[in-house]
Amino acid sequence: MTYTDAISASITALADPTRRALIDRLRGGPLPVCALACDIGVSRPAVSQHLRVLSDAGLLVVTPQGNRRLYAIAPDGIGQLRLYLDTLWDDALAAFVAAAKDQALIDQANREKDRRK
Amino acid sequence: MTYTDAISASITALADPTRRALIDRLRGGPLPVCALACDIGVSRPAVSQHLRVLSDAGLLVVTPQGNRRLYAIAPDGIGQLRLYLDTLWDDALAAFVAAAKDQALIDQANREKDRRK
DNA sequence: ACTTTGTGTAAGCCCTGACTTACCGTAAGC
DNA sequence: GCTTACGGTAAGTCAGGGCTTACACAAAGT
Repeated sequence: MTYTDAISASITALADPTRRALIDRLRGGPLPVCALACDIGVSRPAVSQHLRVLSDAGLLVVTPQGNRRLYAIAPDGIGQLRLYLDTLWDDALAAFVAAAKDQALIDQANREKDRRK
Repeated sequence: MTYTDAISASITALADPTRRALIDRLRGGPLPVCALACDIGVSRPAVSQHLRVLSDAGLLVVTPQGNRRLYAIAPDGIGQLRLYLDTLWDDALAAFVAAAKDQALIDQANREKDRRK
């Protein structure tokens, strides 16, 4: 999976409100499927499918423990998304100050034009 | 719009690949709609709709300039998303080290049990 | 004033995906 | 060994949303 694909999968996975609810529920630490299904208001198979999507996106890690499977947030997956947003933030800020500078030049040119009238 | 709603709208807006392509196209600076529609492989109305979604999510700002409308990335919107991911990252890391510590305790208990055998 | 250019809106189609029920496999407890 | 808890898979339904065509509106140019 390329970097772009990973970002795409991560954002798509987090776009669903039910999946975000699952992630939020896992902030405290690893949990089995049934605990998640009880808290969230959807059926257990639906939770399984969402966990599958989140795992495939690299946002969760699963550790089988006897009969159950503990799901936990994967810091690496979140880290990749953070990196993407950081570069986006940097570019946006740079473009913003550049646009402000351009606007300042235009304003100055307009003022000089007015003066010559 | 509450904080949670804002995050939800931002992530949902970024989840669509076409909208991410638009955002990436705007990294260099503000652009009018037609320039974006030419680069991206969809019709101009589709671009308008996507820009609407991105603007509503607070990820873009639009400045009318004569006949055209210049769209630019809103650093504030990206910043809010960054903040959300930062707290998620912190929680995930804390839960990770806590789980590692728990596992270490379990391992130690098992070793002592084996020794007593 | 009329045309041209740039852009948003409306209506409709169609496909993706989220959810449910039903079913199957596997590990633990008696 | 059988039952019970836990969890993944399959098939089917249905709503949401992305795209297109057609239309409407505003600003600029001639």
